[in-house]
Amino acid sequence: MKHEFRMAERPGTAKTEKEEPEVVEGGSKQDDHQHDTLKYSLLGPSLTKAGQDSVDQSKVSEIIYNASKGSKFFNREEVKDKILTQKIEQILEKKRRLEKLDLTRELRAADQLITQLEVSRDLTQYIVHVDCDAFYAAVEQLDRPELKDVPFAVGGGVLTTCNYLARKFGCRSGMAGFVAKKLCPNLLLLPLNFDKYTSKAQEVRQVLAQYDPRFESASIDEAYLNITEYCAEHNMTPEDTVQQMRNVIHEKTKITVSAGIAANSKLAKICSNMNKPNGQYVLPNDRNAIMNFMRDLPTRKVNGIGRVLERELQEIGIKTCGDIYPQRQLLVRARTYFFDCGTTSFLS
DNA sequence: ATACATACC
DNA sequence: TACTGGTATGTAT
Repeated sequence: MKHEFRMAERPGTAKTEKEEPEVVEGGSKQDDHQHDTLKYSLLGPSLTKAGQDSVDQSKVSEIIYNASKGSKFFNREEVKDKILTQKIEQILEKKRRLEKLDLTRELRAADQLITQLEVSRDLTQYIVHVDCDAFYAAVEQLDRPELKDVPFAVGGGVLTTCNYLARKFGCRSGMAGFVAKKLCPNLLLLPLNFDKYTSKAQEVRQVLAQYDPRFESASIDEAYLNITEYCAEHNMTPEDTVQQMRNVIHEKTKITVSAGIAANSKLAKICSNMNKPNGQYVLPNDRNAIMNFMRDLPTRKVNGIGRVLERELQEIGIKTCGDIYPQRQLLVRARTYFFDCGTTSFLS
């Protein structure tokens, strides 16, 4: 299970209170909360990526915190975290204010929006999101097979990616090289060879084109395909089609890829992460199945929801996508600050 | 119109 | 010692 690390579950409150018994205005608890949110933030943007399931994230965050304390980067993160904490206080205040009002109109508006979405729901297409596994690392390993058993990463000051052995130590893309070395002292750091990755990506794309000539590359190692036609023409299920495609990619390029299959690209993107590495996941084109899937899905898994939005949502009681529904009357007109539509415009 | 923040790889 | 660099998007002023 991912997301095992929870800020509130971290011990340490008592300790800080002992060290700072003189703190006024009840600050020490809040300071601890700040440390916790900061440490969580320091885990980085790729926290929910594959390969971290068995890693104790609170230990990792402790090491990252101590390794980077005092650095320019750290100080910037600390400031950002404080600003976000203030922003959240405003959000909570607005929420409390709005909850005292009659929000029948907003509830109806939200339900109307949902109805519109239901009407436009299209379950006729099979969309695939393909994602190469630890792409740069995999390409490097083709040239140096002996790397199979050593934890290594690709990148200079910052890891662009690392193999799954390194991930077991808590290493991740986006992490500073020296921090990664603290987590995994034997980590081997390789320089980037962009040309190699580009030409290998071309090989993968040649296979993809066989299944959907109009596929779209989302990055060097990611693509979206619509395999509806292919499945119909070959009388194959989406699952078999993608399994076959992944086999062919492996045969021709020696690269393993993961895939998600669903009714639209946003869902497919979420699904490609479910069985990483070298796996695939089918979300049936069935309303019930999709609803059940989304209900318990942590918001952070949705593309576009990162560290900041995840925390803002969590603080107003939304951890999973299913948590949104009971608060839809509050969220319906939300823009950045979820409740940042003045009371006046609400009542007019 | 411009600057800044967030997010993605 | 030391925390990418490029693009896209949305928000704030």
